[in-house]
Amino acid sequence: MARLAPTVLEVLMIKTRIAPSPTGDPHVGTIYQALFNRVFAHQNGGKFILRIEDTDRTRFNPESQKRLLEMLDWVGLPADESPTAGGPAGSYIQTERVANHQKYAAQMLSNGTAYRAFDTSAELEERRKIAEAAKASYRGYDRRDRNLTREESDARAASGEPFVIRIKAPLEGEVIVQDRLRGAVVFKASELDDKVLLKADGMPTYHLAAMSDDHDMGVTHVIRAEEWLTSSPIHKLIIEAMGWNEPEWIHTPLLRNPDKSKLSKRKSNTSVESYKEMGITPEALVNYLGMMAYSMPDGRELFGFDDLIEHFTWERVSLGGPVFDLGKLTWLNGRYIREVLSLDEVVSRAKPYLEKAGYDISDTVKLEKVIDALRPRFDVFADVPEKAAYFYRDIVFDDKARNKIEEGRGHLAALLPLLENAAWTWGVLEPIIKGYAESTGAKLGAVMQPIRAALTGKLESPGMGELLEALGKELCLKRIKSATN
RNA sequence: GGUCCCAUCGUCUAGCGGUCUAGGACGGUGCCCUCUCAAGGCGCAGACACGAGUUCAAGUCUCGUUGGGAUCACCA
Repeated sequence: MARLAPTVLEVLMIKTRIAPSPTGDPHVGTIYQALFNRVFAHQNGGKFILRIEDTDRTRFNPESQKRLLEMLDWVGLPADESPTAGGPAGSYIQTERVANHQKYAAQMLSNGTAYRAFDTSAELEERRKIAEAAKASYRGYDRRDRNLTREESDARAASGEPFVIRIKAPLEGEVIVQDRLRGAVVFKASELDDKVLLKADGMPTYHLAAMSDDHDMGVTHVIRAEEWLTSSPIHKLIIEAMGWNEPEWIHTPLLRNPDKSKLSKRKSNTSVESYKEMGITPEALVNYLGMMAYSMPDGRELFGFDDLIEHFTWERVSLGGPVFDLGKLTWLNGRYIREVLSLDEVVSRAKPYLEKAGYDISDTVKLEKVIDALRPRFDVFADVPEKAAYFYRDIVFDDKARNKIEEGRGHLAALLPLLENAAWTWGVLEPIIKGYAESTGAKLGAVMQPIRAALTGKLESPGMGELLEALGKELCLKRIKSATN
């Protein structure tokens, strides 16, 4: 286990952390927090650490940690210290630190800032219900064991009676938490209750575990979601009870569902993996998250982690909880595809989706032409196979295309011999097609659209030049010919 | 319900007392470009929640109201 007292250097060094619990699918909210924490630590020459909070054994999911770490790597926000990266602060898995938590709980017990409570969960549940039935708002634990004598408490514990350890929160006065974003947040002591620090199974609760681990690991700035704000006074009390240095508190606004409630799996897509699967690029995801509650000083919307390192300040964080809008994320992703990523990058990121669809993309020259033609026409990579279908699969004609071929069959038949001897570049094909239209007095569209329909089975596609060249002479002639029958 | 947080277009936001008849972006809508569809360009519609103060002057400061959110577990 790590030394308990941080060195001078560590105290001076800014350390931030995220402390996710490995319970389910990697959540965008975790990535959002990682972004704040990593940006702030790194722009100050500090460290960003990740600690797995797995003290809830009932919800523990063994795959979860690995997947979370993978997603942080994927978005380019890996922790400097973590279970896999290691680091000087001891284990980065909370359950491996319970000896410390228990030791601290014992210290609080002996210095009088905590006490044993022998109520069972069932008893507490019942009292809670009674309070609700009486229409009295539940005021938290009734503190009935707070004044047990030391002797009685020790005796009952020694006799094997199960107990939890609770903090002795002050009965009067107030606890003031200085939040970097909101200033002084005042909590009346009378509103606080004696939260459990150590559960009956010997495991710490979040309150104790997070605060003591933060202390032991030298965390200087607790940057976490706003949902923690109301429990921050308890955290401050724990820190005071142990005589530790108080970190700076920064409670960031919560990502929201469209109905403004806290972003949830039920109402929104919170799975980072699913965004990856649908073909959102990690750069766009980070960029999008970066514009949630934050804006660049010059108003630009396209920016990355390095830009944040350069410009991020808490002063520019707005406090209203931003609604996570898939539409805007998708649009932003589209901008990365057509403005930020090189064609090579777009091609290589599109490949897996095409392969998965079973397309033969061994012709890399063709692939590049296809992707280039499609580039302004898709926002997420998962859409590529469908958009590229007629380049790699037999045509599926829709009704409108069928009709258009019917209308233009004469043109197609007349054009075919002109095309058969042509060199297959738009430079030579364009004059042929346009010349044909001109000489017959046909509107260009009346000629083009039947060709398009014959080539793609649709009435919408990339430009004729891109289409002809990407498809290649052989395929084009074959399709036009078959359309004339 | 108690406590705490928050409050500019539907959404993301700019705005840190006068430059705001409130700017940008997504989405919507119209036009242009054009072989279609996109992309792109140019327009349009669309917001300071309300009420008191403070001030010569308030979207910007204060208070209240209203509204939204979070939290009240031996979960994190």
